[in-house]
Amino acid sequence: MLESHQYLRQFSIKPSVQRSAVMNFLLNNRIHPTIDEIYLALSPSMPTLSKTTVYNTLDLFVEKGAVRALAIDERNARYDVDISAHAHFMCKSCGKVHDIFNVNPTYFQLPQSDKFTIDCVEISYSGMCNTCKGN
Amino acid sequence: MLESHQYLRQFSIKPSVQRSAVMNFLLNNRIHPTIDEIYLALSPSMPTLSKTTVYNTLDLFVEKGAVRALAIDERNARYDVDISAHAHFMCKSCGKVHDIFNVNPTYFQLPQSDKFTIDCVEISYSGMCNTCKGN
DNA sequence: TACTTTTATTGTAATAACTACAGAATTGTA
DNA sequence: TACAATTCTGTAGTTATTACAATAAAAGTA
Repeated sequence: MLESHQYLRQFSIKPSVQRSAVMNFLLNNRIHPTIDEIYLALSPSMPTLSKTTVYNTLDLFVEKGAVRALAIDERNARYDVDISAHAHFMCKSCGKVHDIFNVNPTYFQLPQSDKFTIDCVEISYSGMCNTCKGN
Repeated sequence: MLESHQYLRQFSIKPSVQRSAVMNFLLNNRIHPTIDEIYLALSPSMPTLSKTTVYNTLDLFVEKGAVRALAIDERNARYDVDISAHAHFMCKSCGKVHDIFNVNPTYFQLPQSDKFTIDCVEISYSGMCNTCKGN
């Protein structure tokens, strides 16, 4: 828990019990969880936790740059505490999202444009994972 | 309208009045529209059109490979009739989605993996458009 | 410490995108 | 024409997300 406190402070986020718990979960569960998954995971040990707080907290984390919101899953937002340049893969069958690290780093360079100010890239792959394919 | 008939047949989609109207709209309005935008655009000239039909039609188009569903917009699904390899940009302020064609084609190559069967890429950029920036 | 101000959390109620499904309409075929 | 298959429609859910007011906690000040 102390770790997450310090981590939050690095991004100028005032650590509260709830924020630390959420950050701690993100740091120790690199599964690109949804709001619901975070809430369901923390709820047993924090019975008073509100789902609205989880929403607020993740919005704050994203705003402060501590966490990335992923658009790969059309159903619901997913959050990644790893803000380094890497891609993601989502299995169209089970919906799980995995990191893809063996992507050329140049792919994450932002293209030049005279119409837009581009400040963000997201590279998303999809298909089937071996578990769902049955081998 | 005849154009969209033939276009649909290329993807083995039986053309109906509704399907042709939707495809015609997509072919002539390259704005990556949402379901709602498509429905609102066609509704005046097709008063009996149901939004459910628009949902069903787009699902079918995607399934048959005639159209790509974009995940770039977390709020709602957007559809692109241009299935060639290209990226997208979404303005975080106005939410409009634009094509980005000057991206190295090699970026769209699918990475190898022994854990997943990858068959799809999506490269999404975001930031601010000049209109929203005020120049 | 006591009191005030600010900030964070909670819970409820509303919104909006999407899905399920059954009945109506249309199309295809004999 | 008669029947079967497909497509379309409308309603009634479900689910993710947001808005917002009330409560609680924390921080600031005397």
